[in-house]
Amino acid sequence: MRKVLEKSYEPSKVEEKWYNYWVERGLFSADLQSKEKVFSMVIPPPNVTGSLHMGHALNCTLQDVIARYKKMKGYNVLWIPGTDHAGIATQNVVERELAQRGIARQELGREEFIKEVWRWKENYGNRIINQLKRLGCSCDWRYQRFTMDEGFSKAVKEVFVHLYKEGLIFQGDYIINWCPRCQTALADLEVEYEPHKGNLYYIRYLREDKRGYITVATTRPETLLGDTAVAVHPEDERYKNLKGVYVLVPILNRPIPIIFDTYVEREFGTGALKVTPAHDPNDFEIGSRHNLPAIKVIDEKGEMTDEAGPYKGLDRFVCRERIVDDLKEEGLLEKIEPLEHSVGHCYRCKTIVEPLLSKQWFVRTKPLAQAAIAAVKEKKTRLIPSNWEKVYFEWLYNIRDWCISRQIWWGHRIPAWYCKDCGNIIVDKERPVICQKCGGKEFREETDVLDTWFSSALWPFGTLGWPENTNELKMFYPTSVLITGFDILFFWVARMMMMGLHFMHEVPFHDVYIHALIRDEKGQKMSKSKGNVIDPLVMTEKYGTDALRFTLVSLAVQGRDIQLSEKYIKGYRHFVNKLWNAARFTLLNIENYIEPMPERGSVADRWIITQLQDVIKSVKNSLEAYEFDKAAYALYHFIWYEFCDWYLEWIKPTLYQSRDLEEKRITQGVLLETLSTILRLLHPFMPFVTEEIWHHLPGERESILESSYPTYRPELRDESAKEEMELMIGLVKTIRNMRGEINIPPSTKIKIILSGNKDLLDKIAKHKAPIAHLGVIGELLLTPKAQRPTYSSASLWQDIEIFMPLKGIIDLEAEERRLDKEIGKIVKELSIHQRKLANEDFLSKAPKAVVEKEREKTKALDEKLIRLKTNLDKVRSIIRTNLNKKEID
RNA sequence: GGGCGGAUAGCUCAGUGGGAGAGCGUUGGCCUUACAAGCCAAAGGUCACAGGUUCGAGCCCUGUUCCGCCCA
Repeated sequence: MRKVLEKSYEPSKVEEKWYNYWVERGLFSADLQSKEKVFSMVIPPPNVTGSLHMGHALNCTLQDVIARYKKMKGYNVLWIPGTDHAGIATQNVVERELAQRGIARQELGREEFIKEVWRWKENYGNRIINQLKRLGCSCDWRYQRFTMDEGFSKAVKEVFVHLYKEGLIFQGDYIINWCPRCQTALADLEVEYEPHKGNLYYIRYLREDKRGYITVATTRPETLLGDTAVAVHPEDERYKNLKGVYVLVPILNRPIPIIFDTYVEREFGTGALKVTPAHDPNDFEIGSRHNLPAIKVIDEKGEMTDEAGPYKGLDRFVCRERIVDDLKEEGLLEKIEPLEHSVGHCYRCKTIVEPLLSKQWFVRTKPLAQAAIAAVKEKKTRLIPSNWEKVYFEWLYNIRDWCISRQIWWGHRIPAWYCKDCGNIIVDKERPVICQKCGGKEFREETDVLDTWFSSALWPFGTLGWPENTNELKMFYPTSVLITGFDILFFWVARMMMMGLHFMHEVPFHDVYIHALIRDEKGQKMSKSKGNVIDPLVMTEKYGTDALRFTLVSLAVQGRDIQLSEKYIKGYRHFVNKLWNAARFTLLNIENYIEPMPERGSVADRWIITQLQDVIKSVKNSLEAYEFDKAAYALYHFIWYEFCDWYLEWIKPTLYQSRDLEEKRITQGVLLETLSTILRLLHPFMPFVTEEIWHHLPGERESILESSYPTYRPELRDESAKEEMELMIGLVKTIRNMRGEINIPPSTKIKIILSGNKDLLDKIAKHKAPIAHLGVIGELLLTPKAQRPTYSSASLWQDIEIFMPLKGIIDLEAEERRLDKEIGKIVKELSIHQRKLANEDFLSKAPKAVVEKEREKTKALDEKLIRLKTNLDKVRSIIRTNLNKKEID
């Protein structure tokens, strides 16, 4: 005898057990020998410093849903997990830790520091991986990778050298974004622009020929020290006569030319722009067009250089104040206007970035981008939802060279060496032996490391063993789908496309499903500083992993951000418990395994099997379109409202009272089959509770993950059973509604007389027991022609009149109000339809079927109205009679 | 400045031209032998605004307002 389930489900008791069970049985393992269809996926590697937040939880839940679904569908699934070394972030974390011990990174030196980082990684780097396990992720842990592991380093070197030899990587002096705090260059993407309340300073530049001045407007007066021109628009009438004129840089009195360039916006400020090629990307462009020198006045620490003359050594913002004071003194400051403008900040530490001229390594992205665009245009990769394609194209069309060198220690060191004798640069996987140019034998290794995203861009093939031509690569590349958030569409997805296409000559993934970001219930981003973070692990402990997962999936609507609140998770815990109890009920009513024979089942049996087919189909369609929310909703609705509320209640009389053992047995079989199918359908969404229940079902059971996902079987549908059941449900609802409206407590058994259409009454007769059970009816009479009992409530359903005799307890005035209300509703509805039918244009132009439908509707409503009015009249006359009696009394 | 998305019940959201929906919340009634983490019933909406197309618009078109995001 099996053990009866506890009254409620307790996730904490079983989750760990089942996770270990899956791992031990190797259920997450891909099979290199398998001949089955292949499904592969790489996890967007979380930062090794990270801990699981709701974004990860959503992302990984969606992946796990798909992975488990595909496994159950029989695919050979490989889901590769791993972490990202997160250069700047990790370096910051370890530096902070060292600082607590009073050690600066510089004191340790590069090699020792890197050893420290590795130690840190060994100790804490698996935290997020373990948290993914708590979520139930079915990753193949044998393939777990790290973007700094040996294989990856090899891949990174290979790619770098290859691209360099192709001329797609180069070193050059360009203006880049510099973070003075992190002490490194940043890619354009790593700069966040935020509105900043600053000033627009109007500064006079005196003409060298002493014939007046020109006023320029700037938000950064300190950069004037590095000005090498003043630019005006060539068609600007105000400045047409300034050709060949020189002006003097204020304070330094260095002469600079006035130049003409269409970049200048005539409407902004005075229409005259100071040009500082070394400290502004646009000025840099202008400078190269006009062959202007670039004078660097701010250094890597954010302090003024020798070129800044009297301001040398000052912090850039202190210098700004000093210059403004000095300009005032010299009478060169015309005015100051407040101006809100956007200012770039380091995305890691929020320090204001300094654009500056610097020697860095770049990837020439234009040629790579073309292939990435074409692949999506040709639908070799689909972005879902497809509106992201436009964003993707837009970015790739306007892509700029990617600055990939970083002046930090933690990361892939750029494989380049400089000959100490002639300065020749040698890019190679290994340290060179001899300089090809001068024969020199001593080399200085490049100290810069690569942008972390450079290695992440190789993730889909690097994880599969590239550059070796591994079996994994042959079998699993291109991957089937990438599931990720839109925030890293450019950082990561576009770059993986470029690298994948270039090195594998094939797209890295067929589908990219882009999901929303999670916000709090007020629509704000979750952040520790705001204190509005909902910790997925806390939720898991409180409500169970399945409840959290189902919540996230249910909210994962395409194209909209997710507003999460703890109350939703709580709500879905109720759903988990509902399922648990449905299983409990089933097991209480079944002794052992029964072969399902749905075709021999009752109307209700065939109905639930029909509905089940529809759910199977709808879940399949939704999942294959990545409409996770729709799949979850279909399951929720079916389980709660159809299976629990109607089917389980409907069959209770059969299970409890039926003397027909065969009938009972068939129903038990359908019940068990339906539950078992539900569990399998739900497993990808709620892996733990489904596995737990699965093992309580009668019969020998392996893991539910080893069972097959239910498939749609149209031959099991029974349309007539569906129609009949829907009719019966409608009848029960009408009766319940009558009870409710006149406040009859659920415990009071009532008498119901049904009168009217013979065929319909015959059908109803078959369902007397369940109808009586669900309507709490003590006596159910079916008769073609019944008289309305005087003290009764009456209603109409289809063409059946429902009488509810209530001698003594009926409140006639309540009944009058009820009828009045219902009539009101019908009158209102009727008028809408009548108006349509009165419209000749509608009759002539609308499709026939629509017009016919309107006619039928109107007719039915009209009849119902007459019957209800008759009933109301009767009630009123009784009330009047009673009143008269009272008056007589 | 350019682009994208959104505005539908108290909240969160479905709804691709023909009867305004769901979940949660609210209200009322129930401890009915699976489940009070439950059951039954009810109330609640000028579909942001203004035009247009159409026999018919939440849905299509134009404009406006507000909100969010991305890029510059």
